[in-house]
Amino acid sequence: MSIAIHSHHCHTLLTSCKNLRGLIQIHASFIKSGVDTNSYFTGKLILQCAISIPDALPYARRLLLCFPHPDAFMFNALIRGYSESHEPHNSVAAFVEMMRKGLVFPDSFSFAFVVKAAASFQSLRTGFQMHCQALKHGLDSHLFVATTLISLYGECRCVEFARKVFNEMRQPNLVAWNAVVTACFRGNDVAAAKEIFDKMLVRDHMSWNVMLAGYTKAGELESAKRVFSEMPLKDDVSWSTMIVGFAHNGSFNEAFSYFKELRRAEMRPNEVSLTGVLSACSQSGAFEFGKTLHGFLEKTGYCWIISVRNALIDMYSRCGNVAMAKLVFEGMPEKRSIVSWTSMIAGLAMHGHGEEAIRFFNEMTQSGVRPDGIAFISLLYACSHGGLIKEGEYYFSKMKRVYHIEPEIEHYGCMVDLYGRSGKLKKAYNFICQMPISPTAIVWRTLLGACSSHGNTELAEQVKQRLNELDPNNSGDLVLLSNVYATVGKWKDVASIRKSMIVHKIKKITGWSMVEVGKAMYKFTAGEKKKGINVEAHEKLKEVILRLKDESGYAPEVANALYDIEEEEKEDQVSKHSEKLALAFALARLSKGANIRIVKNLRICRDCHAVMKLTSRVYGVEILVRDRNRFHSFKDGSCSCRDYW
DNA sequence: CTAGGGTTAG
Repeated sequence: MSIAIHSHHCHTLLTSCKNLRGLIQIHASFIKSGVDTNSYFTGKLILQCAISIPDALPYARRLLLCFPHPDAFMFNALIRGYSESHEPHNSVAAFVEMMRKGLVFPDSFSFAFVVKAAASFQSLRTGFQMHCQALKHGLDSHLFVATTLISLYGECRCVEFARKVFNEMRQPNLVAWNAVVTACFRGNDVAAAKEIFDKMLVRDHMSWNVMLAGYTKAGELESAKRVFSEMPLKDDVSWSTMIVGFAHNGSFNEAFSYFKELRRAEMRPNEVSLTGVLSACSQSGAFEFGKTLHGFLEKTGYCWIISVRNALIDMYSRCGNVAMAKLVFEGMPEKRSIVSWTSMIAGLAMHGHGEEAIRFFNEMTQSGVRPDGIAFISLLYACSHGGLIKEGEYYFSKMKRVYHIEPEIEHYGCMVDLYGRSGKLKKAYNFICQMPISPTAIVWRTLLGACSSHGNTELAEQVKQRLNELDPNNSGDLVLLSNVYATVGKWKDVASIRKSMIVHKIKKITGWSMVEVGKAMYKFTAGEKKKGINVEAHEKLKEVILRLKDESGYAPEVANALYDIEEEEKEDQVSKHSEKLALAFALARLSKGANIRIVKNLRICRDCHAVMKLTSRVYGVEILVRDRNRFHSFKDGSCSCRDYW
């Protein structure tokens, strides 16, 4: 009787407790009333500590160790807690400790949790060991254990083992079927996934959604579309999977149409589809559609969801309107997460507002939000794009010293960019040589880019040698090296690169640019066949170039042309760059005085940059170009990047 | 008294 009363009391006490302090008080009351020796109550206490209270895992562990004969429930609570924490390897340690005691045997729960931990850090070795132990205890075919083993093998890209475990199950349920299909997709075995799916006799929503997610992740969008049209019932997950899937694959217009269709069907979009469609706007620079969405989000109240608001901040800054991004950010006074701050810092960085980005960073730390690795990447990126070398060095050292965040390769990459961009090429080179982790191709490529903008052929050749060891046939690197030679007029070297690219069948990445006219996005590709909007763009471009030559003495800069060809031909090649076509098209179609927004997949070239500057003055328009790295805002003949990019 | 499969912003 007294236990029953206590049990109810204990339950309400524990579920209402949200922090460690409260939990310690409950523990104290347990000791006072003498139930601290009761394994049921202590088990509950450990579970609460391990999974519901942040940073209370060490306390949970001590509770268990202090208990005379901890039972399986207690160990399971600890194993589960660690498996969901940022230190899942401790889950395995707790499991081993349980086995070592020899008095408690692991049960199906223990295996399910520990296998999940192994899956989270993708350790096939640990997975195998746990699988063997499960086999020893006769639990390897247990419904839940086997299902987690299937996901583990999926995470580790071991489709064969996943299928083996599945085939040995006596009565796999729907969840197990879905898990094995997912495992096939994870291991890139799309054919096997389809084969198993076709064999399924019973399929609910989830199975179809598994197929949608699998196909979109594999980039098989046509198959995803087919499944989507065939599935008997589409829930909100189905819709969001399509929107997110298409957005990730660069099919922004299709992502938009799925969203529009969802709204036409009068369904309620969820958080995921909203962030997905906003991400499609961000990536493609669809500012007008983004604004329309913002209106809808305000009207419906969706913009009070933090993730949606963060995506909105990102949308505005990537669409070139950092002022709107700030407004959205400032409208969420209390609940700003690390993501909100980082989006804002990254947005300011992209626009070259280095000092302001630093101010935001400091404000963030003062408000009690702890920066993480990604926040530092944005901050360092802001320093390098703003030419703030001293500041960059200061925060880079602070990262380790104050916040105990070990710099990763991306951080080192930012520092190389910081030195290289400002012309301190030797310093950048020495920095790479002294890095405690080995540099990746991306790091060397950053330096190669800096050599290219500062015309240092000698170092560029040295760097290319390093790149040859890591990623020999990268087209971008060859183009960069060729640009260095072209800058100093070494046309023979340019020609030899051209030859080797032909011999090795290495193709340049085709540059494309998108421009928004009305509410539609138009895409232009360099060297495309002249038809449709392309004809219009080319004709307008001829006129624009003539006017620029006439009124502002524009002379094409051909250094970035790849080949050793006649001057006239080089000029012709540069004049076909996609951003120029997009610009001309916008000048032809947009009403006078409207801002022009262009998004490009590669870095903008020198000549295009010059043309944009002159056009902004001669035509009296504002032009915004987002290239691979940052924003360029052209106004009255100059650019916000101060020619520093 | 505790589980397993699909979509989530920097």
